[in-house]
This record gives sequence, structure tokens and C-alpha cells, in this order.
Amino acid sequence: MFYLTDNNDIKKCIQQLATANILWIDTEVADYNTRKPRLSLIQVLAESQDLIGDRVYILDVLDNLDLTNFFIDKIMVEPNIEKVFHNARFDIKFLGKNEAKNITCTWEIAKKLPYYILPLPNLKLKTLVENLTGFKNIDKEIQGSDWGQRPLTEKQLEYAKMDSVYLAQVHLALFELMKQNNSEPTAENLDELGQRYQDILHEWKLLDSEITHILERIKLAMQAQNISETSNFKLSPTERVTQKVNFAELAAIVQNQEIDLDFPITVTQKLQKDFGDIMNKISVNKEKNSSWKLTVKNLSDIN
DNA sequence: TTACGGTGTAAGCGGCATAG
DNA sequence: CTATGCCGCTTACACCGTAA
Repeated sequence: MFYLTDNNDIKKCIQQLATANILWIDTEVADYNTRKPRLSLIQVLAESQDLIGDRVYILDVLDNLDLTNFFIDKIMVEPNIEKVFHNARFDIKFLGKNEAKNITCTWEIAKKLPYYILPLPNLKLKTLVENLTGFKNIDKEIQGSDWGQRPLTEKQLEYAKMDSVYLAQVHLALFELMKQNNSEPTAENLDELGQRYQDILHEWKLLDSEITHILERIKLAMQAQNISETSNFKLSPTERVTQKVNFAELAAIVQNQEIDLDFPITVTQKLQKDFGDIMNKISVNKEKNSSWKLTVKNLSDIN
């Protein structure tokens, strides 16, 4: 790990890092829960094979806008350098906002993978690390510590260092999962997919119907017992207001007061019926929509 | 604290199959 | 032919998740 605090060292480091093709980056922010959060550290790893953090650069940029902007100019806005973050949206708020180019977000990648491929309760970095890499017992308590204090403790620097190592490892693992599961429609085996569908359909129906039933029973039970919250569920009422006016009244007002209301309305099948012959007397603008429907046939006898 | 796309939920609609 | 119900699509809205 290289913990850099000197302005010139950091600038040289940034220039060096700007020659990389891909960087795994994490940040630490002080006073995040106030109106003016301050960027404290930028941790950068350029070599994903580093598992112990020897090659991690920790740039101390606390209250140093010049250095932060230098980093943004040389790295964040550069379209030829891929920058990998976990929940990139958060870090980018401090590192170039909309100007940042070529950003990869491991949280977004993980979210795109279906649950059966990545069956995890949540997609926090800690969870991904513990399930996709060899690292265990990740300590995240330091995350909420005071990143505005100087000097930083050894624990804080250790945490900051390892976060970028974890990030790189998680990114590689997610990338593998993506590669294994990106389906090319022209190359799909329809027999295999159809067989898989048949194989799991019964099991799925059993579970799906039970889940639905359980939820219905819980909802009814909580209503009946006047309970709004349990350890597992919350029952909240929602209101939805639909405003309706009398059409004849509206038409009269529009005509009498010559209000400028000129827009198409959808004539549903029911209205078409109600209108009857009127439909032939006014101009109708028909919009045709087409879609594809998949129908299951030959439901095999499950016996 | 921030951002905002995703997800849960309910309602409205059209298409389709079935029954009479 | 009509009446009915199921299914999928769309719309609207509330709320969630993730970083420090």
C-alpha cells in the first residue's frame, strides 16, 4: 500500500495511474451525513491480481480541491480509462458528476444478474465479497468512522486499502458470471430450454402458490388483528384518488367558453359500443400496436 | 444525508378461449 | 352471437437500496 499525503507525490501518482486501461476505485467521505460532506480518500488499484493490497494507492485529498480536480481531469473524464466502483453513483458525486466517463458499477452488474444466478439477500460489497471471493469476515464497522480526522488510524487505512482489493475481486467474479450467462438468441438451444422449463415448472408452481397463499393469509390476519408491523412484515394503507367529471358537462363548458382543449382521447371498446353510429361520423385515428405472445402448448402429463 | 432506477402493488384495458 | 374469466401489458404511485 502506498499512502500518499504530499501534493507532488499525489500528482505524480495520478499521472502514472492515468496510463492504465482499467482502475478499481473507492472513496472515503467525511461528514457524509451533513450538508457539506468532504472527500477524504481516493483509493486506486490498477492491478487486479493484488490480493493483499500491496499495490493500492491511497490518495489523501481531504479539503484539497486542486488535487481532486486534477484526479477528475486526468482520470475521471478520460474515456479510455475504465473506472470501476461499487455503487458508482455515490462516488461520482464527488468525482466529476456527469463529466465522468467510462464508469463501471459492480452494484449495477450484480443487480442485472437474476436471483437464481446470484442468490444473495442483498448486494452490499461485503455480501458480494463473502460469497464470490475467498475473503471472509469482512469488517465494515470502520466504514462509518470519522474520515475527517488526521492522522487516520492504522485500522482505517487497512480498511480503505482492502476495499479496493475486494472491489477488484468482486468485479472479476461478477464479470465471469456475466460471461457465463449472456445468452445469444441466435445460438440458444430451444430443446434444452424447453426441457428445463418442463423440469422445474411443477416445483415452481408448488412454491409460487404457497408463497402467494401465505402472503394473502398474513395480509388478512394483520388486518383482522389490527397489527401494522411484525418482525417480518409491514402493512401500510395506500390511497389512490381518481377524479371523474361528467362528460356532457365538460363538453358544454369547452364549447361555451371556447376553452382550447384539443387532444385525442382513447375510445375503448365499451365506448365504441356506447357511441354506436357516431363512430362512423367522426374521424378516427387508429394506432396499431403489435407484440409477440409466447404460449405454452403440450402441457406434459405430470404423473 | 443524496440520487434515481428498480420493484412491489393495484387498477384498467384488450385479446383470447370457453360456454351457452 | 354474448357473457365471463384469465392473462399479459400498461400506467400510476410508493418505497427501496447503496455508498460514507
